[in-house]
Amino acid sequence: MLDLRFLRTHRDKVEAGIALKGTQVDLARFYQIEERRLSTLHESEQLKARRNAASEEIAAAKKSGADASARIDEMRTLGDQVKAMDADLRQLEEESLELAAWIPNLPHPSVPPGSDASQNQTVRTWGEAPKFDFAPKAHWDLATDLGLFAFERAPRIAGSGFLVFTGLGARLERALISFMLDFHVDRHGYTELSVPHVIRRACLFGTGQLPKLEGDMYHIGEDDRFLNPTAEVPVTNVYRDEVLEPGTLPIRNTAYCASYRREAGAAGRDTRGMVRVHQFDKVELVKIVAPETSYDEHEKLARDVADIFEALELPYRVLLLCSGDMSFAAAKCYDFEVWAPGLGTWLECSSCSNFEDFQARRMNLRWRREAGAKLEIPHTLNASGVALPRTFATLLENHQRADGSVAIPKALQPYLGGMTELRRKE
RNA sequence: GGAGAGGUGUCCGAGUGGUCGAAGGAGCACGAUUGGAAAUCGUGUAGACGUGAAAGCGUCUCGAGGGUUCGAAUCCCUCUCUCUCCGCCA
Repeated sequence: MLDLRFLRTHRDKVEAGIALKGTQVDLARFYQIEERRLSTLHESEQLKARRNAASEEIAAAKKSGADASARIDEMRTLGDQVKAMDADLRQLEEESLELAAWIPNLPHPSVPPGSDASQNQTVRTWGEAPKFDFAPKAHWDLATDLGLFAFERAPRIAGSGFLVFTGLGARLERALISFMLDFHVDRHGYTELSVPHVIRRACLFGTGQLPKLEGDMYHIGEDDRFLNPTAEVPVTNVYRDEVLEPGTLPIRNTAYCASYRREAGAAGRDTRGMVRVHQFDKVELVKIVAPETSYDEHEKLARDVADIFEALELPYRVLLLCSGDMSFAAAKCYDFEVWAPGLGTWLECSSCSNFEDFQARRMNLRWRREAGAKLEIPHTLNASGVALPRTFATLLENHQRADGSVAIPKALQPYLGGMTELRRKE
């Protein structure tokens, strides 16, 4: 959420930013409601000021035994007026907030304008696409040959779009999670958290998934909770409604968490393999930082993500998303795409965003810079560090060999008991 | 699922209708004291919104929302969250 006062006083900036993001928002109505809300607020406050003054007089009169009944009668009608006015005011406030909740974060000046993915900028590439003297296989064929999955059995449990890992496949998944967590904790200085997968509505509003993405999430109707759509939600919201004490920033947290997505409307797209699934593992990175440092921290965050791909020897490119391709809450975002030689395409394996104070304001997270200082709103950032199934897939596809075996990158070997390759057991 | 107890400021904690935005304490800041520190003493220390160049002024806020009342942290209703005990269960 943007600051209401900012919205009112910088209408031109807001309109320009929303246009850049390509979001449809009824701004005219918002401004109209705000105007009415403020004038009603003024009137109501004036009436209340009168009431408060009279109440004091009445209290004083009663104390000294004087008769205050005339004054009380007068206040009775004024009280009714106040009540009516406040009812109007509540309605206006509700409508104003409802509209404001749909106003997206505005793009940072360094973000290239654009309407869709075709206008994203490649800022950097790392590694070389491997050259094979054979036709590289897609990960689903490799996985099937190596016995890493039971593709055909998974739907029995949860329907299509879910994965069952088997044997070494399950172990590789676990190894990747441990490897990434250790890497971020030991080498990047993050603190590991383990968080709930079931999320309250307020938290999803806090990080900006609600109200927009309600239909994309699994909803537990009985309790009005949602299955975690991305670990960014629980890991960021652990601090909601808090005032962070001086000296606590920057906060850098990491967590493993499964992510659940209905991906409504996506049925039929990328149905093979593990590129698009309803449940996937992810290691998440979240930072909460002082506002003036957030763009430096954003670059460092991107570096932390890159280190994972490099350790796994996966060729990747970094995209600076254009204004129209960013999520609702983001002010600036890098996507990391890894080359998948079997599929012959790039796969998005991480997204690295700076939300500035947009999420923090929504979740009522504040910070005191130093003792006695005014409260400020810190900035929040997050990145996947990284998403597993696609990384798993590109790992297989990049490190495959002619005989169908897959080399395990050195960094991962300790997590697989020293194993250097995946090979089908005879 | 059943029964009960609670949600007050950065934190702890008092407060059952009228100068209560809220006692007291902790913490923190500043000052005194000290060679320096600890201890001690003194002073100060909420947030949101509105208005204003600013000082200030106004309104609101004691989990949330309604109600009663001239007036609610205090009374009533609903919701929500936390805790304890019992039941069930990994």
